[in-house]
Amino acid sequence: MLKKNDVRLTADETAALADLLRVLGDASRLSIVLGCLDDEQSVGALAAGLGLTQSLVSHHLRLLRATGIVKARRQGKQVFYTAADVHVRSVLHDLIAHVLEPKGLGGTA
Amino acid sequence: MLKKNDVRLTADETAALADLLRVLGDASRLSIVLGCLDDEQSVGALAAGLGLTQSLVSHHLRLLRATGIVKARRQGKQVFYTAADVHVRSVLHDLIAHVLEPKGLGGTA
DNA sequence: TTAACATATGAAGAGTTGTTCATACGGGAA
DNA sequence: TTCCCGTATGAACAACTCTTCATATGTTAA
Repeated sequence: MLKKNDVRLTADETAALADLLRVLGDASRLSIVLGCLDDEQSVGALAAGLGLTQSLVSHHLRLLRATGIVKARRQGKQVFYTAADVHVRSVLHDLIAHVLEPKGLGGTA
Repeated sequence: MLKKNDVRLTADETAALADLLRVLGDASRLSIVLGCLDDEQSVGALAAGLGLTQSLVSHHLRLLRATGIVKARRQGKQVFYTAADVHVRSVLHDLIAHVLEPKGLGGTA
Protein backbone atom coordinates (compact mmCIF):
# COMPACT_ATOMS: atom_id res chain seq x y z
CA MET A 1 0.00 0.00 0.00
CA LEU A 2 1.32 3.36 -1.02
CA LYS A 3 0.53 6.50 0.91
CA LYS A 4 -0.80 9.14 -1.39
CA ASN A 5 1.59 11.90 -0.53
CA ASP A 6 4.72 9.84 -0.78
CA VAL A 7 6.10 11.30 -3.95
CA ARG A 8 9.79 11.22 -3.24
CA LEU A 9 11.69 10.29 -6.31
CA THR A 10 15.43 10.18 -6.39
CA ALA A 11 17.18 12.81 -8.45
CA ASP A 12 17.86 10.21 -11.10
CA GLU A 13 14.25 9.08 -11.19
CA THR A 14 13.10 12.65 -11.45
CA ALA A 15 15.52 13.31 -14.28
CA ALA A 16 14.42 10.18 -16.10
CA LEU A 17 10.77 11.11 -15.80
CA ALA A 18 11.53 14.64 -16.94
CA ASP A 19 13.34 13.28 -19.97
CA LEU A 20 10.37 11.14 -20.87
CA LEU A 21 7.99 14.06 -20.52
CA ARG A 22 10.22 16.37 -22.52
CA VAL A 23 10.39 13.94 -25.40
CA LEU A 24 6.60 13.67 -25.39
CA GLY A 25 6.24 17.41 -24.95
CA ASP A 26 6.39 18.35 -28.59
CA ALA A 27 3.26 18.49 -30.70
CA SER A 28 4.80 16.79 -33.72
CA ARG A 29 6.36 14.04 -31.68
CA LEU A 30 3.27 13.51 -29.55
CA SER A 31 1.07 13.23 -32.65
CA ILE A 32 3.49 10.67 -34.06
CA VAL A 33 3.32 8.63 -30.87
CA LEU A 34 -0.45 8.83 -30.79
CA GLY A 35 -0.59 7.91 -34.45
CA CYS A 36 1.09 4.56 -33.80
CA LEU A 37 0.08 4.01 -30.18
CA ASP A 38 -2.33 1.14 -30.71
CA ASP A 39 -1.51 0.10 -34.26
CA GLU A 40 1.68 -0.32 -36.20
CA GLN A 41 2.26 2.43 -38.71
CA SER A 42 4.89 2.87 -41.35
CA VAL A 43 6.97 6.03 -41.47
CA GLY A 44 5.33 7.09 -44.70
CA ALA A 45 1.84 6.48 -43.39
CA LEU A 46 2.56 8.55 -40.30
CA ALA A 47 4.02 11.37 -42.36
CA ALA A 48 1.10 11.39 -44.79
CA GLY A 49 -1.54 11.05 -42.11
CA LEU A 50 -0.12 13.84 -39.99
CA GLY A 51 0.93 16.16 -42.77
CA LEU A 52 4.58 16.07 -41.77
CA THR A 53 7.72 15.63 -43.79
CA GLN A 54 9.07 12.11 -44.06
CA SER A 55 12.43 13.37 -42.89
CA LEU A 56 10.95 15.05 -39.85
CA VAL A 57 8.98 11.97 -38.87
CA SER A 58 12.09 9.85 -39.20
CA HIS A 59 14.12 12.22 -37.06
CA HIS A 60 11.47 12.21 -34.37
CA LEU A 61 11.06 8.46 -34.49
CA ARG A 62 14.76 8.02 -33.90
CA LEU A 63 14.54 10.05 -30.71
CA LEU A 64 11.36 8.28 -29.65
CA ARG A 65 13.00 4.94 -30.15
CA ALA A 66 16.15 5.99 -28.33
CA THR A 67 14.00 7.00 -25.36
CA GLY A 68 12.23 3.66 -25.34
CA ILE A 69 8.85 5.07 -26.23
CA VAL A 70 8.54 3.39 -29.59
CA LYS A 71 9.87 0.24 -31.21
CA ALA A 72 10.50 -0.57 -34.84
CA ARG A 73 9.89 -3.59 -37.03
CA ARG A 74 11.18 -3.85 -40.56
CA GLN A 75 9.12 -5.47 -43.30
CA GLY A 76 10.64 -5.18 -46.71
CA LYS A 77 11.27 -1.55 -47.55
CA GLN A 78 8.99 -0.26 -44.89
CA VAL A 79 9.58 0.14 -41.17
CA PHE A 80 6.63 -0.10 -38.86
CA TYR A 81 6.57 1.65 -35.52
CA THR A 82 4.37 1.26 -32.48
CA ALA A 83 4.46 1.86 -28.74
CA ALA A 84 7.42 0.10 -27.16
CA ASP A 85 5.46 -1.66 -24.44
CA VAL A 86 2.32 -1.71 -22.35
CA HIS A 87 3.71 0.95 -20.05
CA VAL A 88 3.83 3.53 -22.77
CA ARG A 89 0.30 2.75 -23.88
CA SER A 90 -0.95 2.86 -20.34
CA VAL A 91 0.68 6.19 -19.54
CA LEU A 92 -0.53 7.79 -22.74
CA HIS A 93 -4.07 6.47 -22.38
CA ASP A 94 -4.17 7.79 -18.83
CA LEU A 95 -2.94 11.18 -19.94
CA ILE A 96 -5.48 11.34 -22.72
CA ALA A 97 -8.26 10.37 -20.37
CA HIS A 98 -7.31 13.15 -17.99
CA VAL A 99 -7.02 15.72 -20.73
CA LEU A 100 -10.40 14.81 -22.14
CA GLU A 101 -12.11 15.23 -18.79
CA PRO A 102 -14.13 18.39 -18.21
CA LYS A 103 -12.08 21.30 -16.99
CA GLY A 104 -9.03 19.52 -18.31
CA LEU A 105 -5.48 20.40 -17.60
CA GLY A 106 -3.53 23.03 -19.40
CA GLY A 107 -6.08 25.77 -19.04
CA THR A 108 -5.14 29.23 -20.24
CA ALA A 109 -5.30 30.62 -16.70
CA MET B 1 -17.39 3.16 -22.30
CA LEU B 2 -14.31 4.09 -24.23
CA LYS B 3 -12.70 1.73 -26.68
CA LYS B 4 -9.06 1.32 -25.88
CA ASN B 5 -7.61 2.22 -29.23
CA ASP B 6 -9.63 5.36 -29.74
CA VAL B 7 -6.88 7.88 -29.21
CA ARG B 8 -7.87 10.54 -31.67
CA LEU B 9 -7.25 13.93 -30.23
CA THR B 10 -7.86 17.08 -32.18
CA ALA B 11 -4.84 19.09 -33.19
CA ASP B 12 -5.64 21.58 -30.45
CA GLU B 13 -5.98 18.89 -27.83
CA THR B 14 -2.72 17.35 -28.94
CA ALA B 15 -0.99 20.72 -28.79
CA ALA B 16 -2.41 21.40 -25.33
CA LEU B 17 -1.24 18.03 -24.04
CA ALA B 18 2.17 18.56 -25.59
CA ASP B 19 2.42 21.94 -23.88
CA LEU B 20 1.61 20.39 -20.54
CA LEU B 21 4.18 17.66 -21.02
CA ARG B 22 6.82 20.09 -22.19
CA VAL B 23 6.38 22.24 -19.11
CA LEU B 24 6.71 19.17 -16.91
CA GLY B 25 9.61 17.89 -18.98
CA ASP B 26 12.35 19.77 -17.20
CA ALA B 27 14.10 18.27 -14.20
CA SER B 28 14.13 21.48 -12.16
CA ARG B 29 10.50 22.24 -12.88
CA LEU B 30 9.38 18.68 -12.29
CA SER B 31 11.16 18.57 -8.95
CA ILE B 32 9.46 21.82 -7.99
CA VAL B 33 6.06 20.41 -8.88
CA LEU B 34 6.75 17.22 -6.98
CA GLY B 35 7.99 19.26 -4.06
CA CYS B 36 4.65 20.95 -3.62
CA LEU B 37 2.37 18.33 -5.10
CA ASP B 38 0.65 17.23 -1.93
CA ASP B 39 1.61 20.00 0.46
CA GLU B 40 1.85 23.72 0.20
CA GLN B 41 5.40 24.97 0.04
CA SER B 42 6.82 28.46 0.07
CA VAL B 43 9.18 29.57 -2.66
CA GLY B 44 12.06 29.74 -0.25
CA ALA B 45 11.36 26.29 1.17
CA LEU B 46 11.28 24.82 -2.31
CA ALA B 47 14.50 26.53 -3.28
CA ALA B 48 16.27 25.42 -0.11
CA GLY B 49 14.93 21.90 -0.23
CA LEU B 50 15.85 21.37 -3.85
CA GLY B 51 19.14 23.25 -3.84
CA LEU B 52 17.96 25.72 -6.45
CA THR B 53 18.24 29.47 -6.63
CA GLN B 54 15.28 31.44 -5.36
CA SER B 55 15.19 33.30 -8.62
CA LEU B 56 15.15 30.14 -10.65
CA VAL B 57 12.36 28.63 -8.59
CA SER B 58 10.32 31.78 -8.95
CA HIS B 59 10.81 31.83 -12.71
CA HIS B 60 9.72 28.23 -12.99
CA LEU B 61 6.75 28.72 -10.70
CA ARG B 62 5.53 31.55 -12.88
CA LEU B 63 5.48 29.26 -15.91
CA LEU B 64 3.91 26.44 -13.92
CA ARG B 65 1.19 28.75 -12.70
CA ALA B 66 0.60 30.15 -16.18
CA THR B 67 0.13 26.60 -17.46
CA GLY B 68 -2.39 25.82 -14.75
CA ILE B 69 -0.23 23.21 -13.05
CA VAL B 70 0.26 25.08 -9.82
CA LYS B 71 -1.63 27.68 -7.85
CA ALA B 72 -0.41 30.30 -5.40
CA ARG B 73 -1.62 31.57 -2.04
CA ARG B 74 -0.11 34.56 -0.35
CA GLN B 75 0.35 34.65 3.41
CA GLY B 76 2.25 37.61 4.67
CA LYS B 77 5.57 37.88 2.94
CA GLN B 78 5.53 34.34 1.77
CA VAL B 79 3.75 32.78 -1.18
CA PHE B 80 2.74 29.16 -0.92
CA TYR B 81 2.37 26.99 -3.98
CA THR B 82 0.72 23.65 -4.53
CA ALA B 83 -0.85 21.60 -7.31
CA ALA B 84 -3.60 23.57 -9.02
CA ASP B 85 -6.26 20.87 -8.78
CA VAL B 86 -6.95 17.20 -8.37
CA HIS B 87 -6.24 16.58 -12.05
CA VAL B 88 -2.63 17.57 -11.71
CA ARG B 89 -2.15 15.45 -8.64
CA SER B 90 -3.81 12.49 -10.30
CA VAL B 91 -1.76 12.73 -13.47
CA LEU B 92 1.49 13.11 -11.59
CA HIS B 93 0.75 10.29 -9.18
CA ASP B 94 -0.11 8.05 -12.12
CA LEU B 95 3.12 8.96 -13.87
CA ILE B 96 5.15 8.31 -10.75
CA ALA B 97 3.47 4.97 -10.24
CA HIS B 98 4.32 3.93 -13.77
CA VAL B 99 7.90 5.10 -13.51
CA LEU B 100 8.41 3.24 -10.25
CA GLU B 101 7.17 -0.03 -11.70
CA PRO B 102 9.76 -2.65 -12.63
CA LYS B 103 11.20 -2.21 -16.09
CA GLY B 104 9.97 1.36 -15.98
CA LEU B 105 9.78 3.77 -18.86
CA GLY B 106 12.63 5.79 -20.12
CA GLY B 107 15.09 2.95 -20.39
CA THR B 108 18.44 3.68 -21.97
CA ALA B 109 17.71 1.34 -24.87
C1' DT C 1 9.77 56.88 7.78
C1' DT C 2 13.66 53.10 7.39
C1' DA C 3 15.20 48.43 7.45
C1' DA C 4 14.90 43.59 6.72
C1' DC C 5 12.83 39.78 4.53
C1' DA C 6 10.37 37.10 0.72
C1' DT C 7 9.25 37.00 -3.82
C1' DA C 8 9.03 38.64 -8.61
C1' DT C 9 10.99 40.49 -12.76
C1' DG C 10 14.10 41.98 -16.64
C1' DA C 11 18.15 41.40 -19.32
C1' DA C 12 21.61 38.67 -21.21
C1' DG C 13 24.25 34.60 -22.62
C1' DA C 14 25.19 29.67 -23.35
C1' DG C 15 23.21 25.82 -24.68
C1' DT C 16 19.64 23.14 -26.73
C1' DT C 17 16.07 21.93 -30.15
C1' DG C 18 12.76 21.62 -34.17
C1' DT C 19 12.73 21.94 -38.90
C1' DT C 20 14.35 21.89 -43.73
C1' DC C 21 17.30 20.51 -47.41
C1' DA C 22 20.18 17.47 -49.60
C1' DT C 23 21.92 13.07 -49.78
C1' DA C 24 22.98 8.33 -48.43
C1' DC C 25 21.45 3.68 -47.31
C1' DG C 26 18.76 -0.49 -47.99
C1' DG C 27 15.44 -3.59 -50.16
C1' DG C 28 12.66 -5.26 -54.04
C1' DA C 29 11.63 -5.52 -59.03
C1' DA C 30 13.04 -5.74 -63.75
C1' DT D 1 23.47 -4.90 -62.91
C1' DT D 2 20.08 -0.63 -62.89
C1' DC D 3 16.07 1.70 -61.26
C1' DC D 4 12.67 2.99 -57.93
C1' DC D 5 10.75 3.24 -53.50
C1' DG D 6 10.95 3.84 -48.43
C1' DT D 7 13.69 5.22 -44.78
C1' DA D 8 17.69 7.20 -42.38
C1' DT D 9 21.24 10.63 -41.73
C1' DG D 10 24.15 14.86 -41.67
C1' DA D 11 24.60 19.77 -41.91
C1' DA D 12 22.90 24.14 -41.06
C1' DC D 13 20.02 27.76 -39.14
C1' DA D 14 16.48 30.09 -36.69
C1' DA D 15 14.04 29.88 -32.63
C1' DC D 16 13.58 28.74 -28.17
C1' DT D 17 14.89 27.73 -23.23
C1' DC D 18 17.35 27.31 -18.87
C1' DT D 19 20.08 29.68 -15.86
C1' DT D 20 22.46 33.59 -13.55
C1' DC D 21 22.87 38.24 -12.04
C1' DA D 22 21.08 42.42 -10.72
C1' DT D 23 17.24 44.88 -9.35
C1' DA D 24 12.40 45.90 -8.36
C1' DT D 25 8.13 45.00 -5.85
C1' DG D 26 5.59 43.97 -1.88
C1' DT D 27 5.03 42.87 3.16
C1' DT D 28 6.04 43.23 8.05
C1' DA D 29 8.41 45.18 11.95
C1' DA D 30 10.62 48.95 14.33
